Amino acid sequence: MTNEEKIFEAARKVFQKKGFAAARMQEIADEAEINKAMLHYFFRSKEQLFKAVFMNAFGQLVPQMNAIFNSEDTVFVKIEKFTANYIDFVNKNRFLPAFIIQEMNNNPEFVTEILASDNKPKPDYFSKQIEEEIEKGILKPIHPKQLLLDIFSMTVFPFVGQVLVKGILNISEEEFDILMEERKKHIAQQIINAIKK
Amino acid sequence: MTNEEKIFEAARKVFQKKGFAAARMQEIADEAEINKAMLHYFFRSKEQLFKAVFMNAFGQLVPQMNAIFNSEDTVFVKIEKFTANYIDFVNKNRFLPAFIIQEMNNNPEFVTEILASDNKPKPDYFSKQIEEEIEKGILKPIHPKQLLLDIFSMTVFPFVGQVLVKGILNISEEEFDILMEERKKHIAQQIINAIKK
DNA sequence: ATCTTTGCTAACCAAATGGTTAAACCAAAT
DNA sequence: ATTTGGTTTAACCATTTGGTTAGCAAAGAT
Repeated sequence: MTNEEKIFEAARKVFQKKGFAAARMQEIADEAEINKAMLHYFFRSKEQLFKAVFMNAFGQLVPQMNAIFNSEDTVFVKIEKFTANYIDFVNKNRFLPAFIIQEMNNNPEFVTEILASDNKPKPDYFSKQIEEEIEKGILKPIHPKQLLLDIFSMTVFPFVGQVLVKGILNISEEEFDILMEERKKHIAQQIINAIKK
Repeated sequence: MTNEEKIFEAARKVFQKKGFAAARMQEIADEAEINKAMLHYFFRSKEQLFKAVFMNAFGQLVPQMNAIFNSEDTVFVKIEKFTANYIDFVNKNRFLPAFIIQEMNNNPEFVTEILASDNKPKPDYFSKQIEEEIEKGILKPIHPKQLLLDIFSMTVFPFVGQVLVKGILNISEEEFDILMEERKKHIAQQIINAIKK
């Protein structure tokens, strides 16, 4: 691993744990075991280093989403695939969703920037497909945007609000893991139950 | 409004918008139009001022939740009341949920502290009630914790991930408002559809 | 062999930031 | 009128923080 990569990895770790404002360049340098001046040598500024990390994180999520949204599966199968897939992915990147949402709220201009790129979520085809299946009588009438929100909410939120959820439900790390494992099937089941005619 | 209250209000505004780390004492002072030294006079330190704000914010949510969880309504009615109520409340405090979750992730010790107080969420009765209604054949079998997660997720997430959601669904502030208004009934409908026998 | 580029380090710097202090102010109690 | 207590301000301080610089080292390029 090159020093630049080491720095990037360290930055990812620190930024995802602490957020932009609370992260310290020195801490990233220590984590990478590399002189602090090198961070600036490779990435110029804290902002640019952060942006590199953030865009990379976001970039990992999007293609995955689009692959499912734009496949040739039925709505039901897509929901099943998406929820299972996404929970698996996030389980391996626990800090990711909270990080993305936190920094997106603090830097709304990032949204504009991402949506300007070609690597953006494209849920249009999925929306259209939902409307088609409603007309065919496969699904109950439902606003596609609400359905999309339902799917996102149920999969993403438990991880974003992890600390809070563990506290309220009074469960340990291990119980949380089990709950999330169950959840892979549960979400699809619930949603499909709710919308199938 | 006393100066102490002015400071508190200003702190709430700034902390909820920027988070603890990015918030500046001077900015809070300016917002309150009060000398910066006064913040320390009344609240000693940034941490303590923040804590006052955070605990107050959290304290507003909890009683509302418990009132519904521990009422004598049926599960269905509780779900309807909770979702409608919560969305109304959050609409008036847009930054609250993201703020709470963000700072809770960054200060997990807050959770311990809150759960130690008497002002904590108590979902146990609601859980028991769910199990009873399952036995009575009113509800399909479902893990109460999953159902709780579903309810929370669907109501809270759209606000937490507001910026992201608007971006992905490609909607304006106004469309978002409409969507959330619809959502008050939509969520209960979806969940009840999914679990009623 | 020498020059040039790239990677790397230690020391340093200016600005920002949370926090303090000493003195002034002011209303109520004596 | 004087004292007393809390309130308010401007100036100040120590530390932290992102960022720079000048010089060194090594590896190609000429």
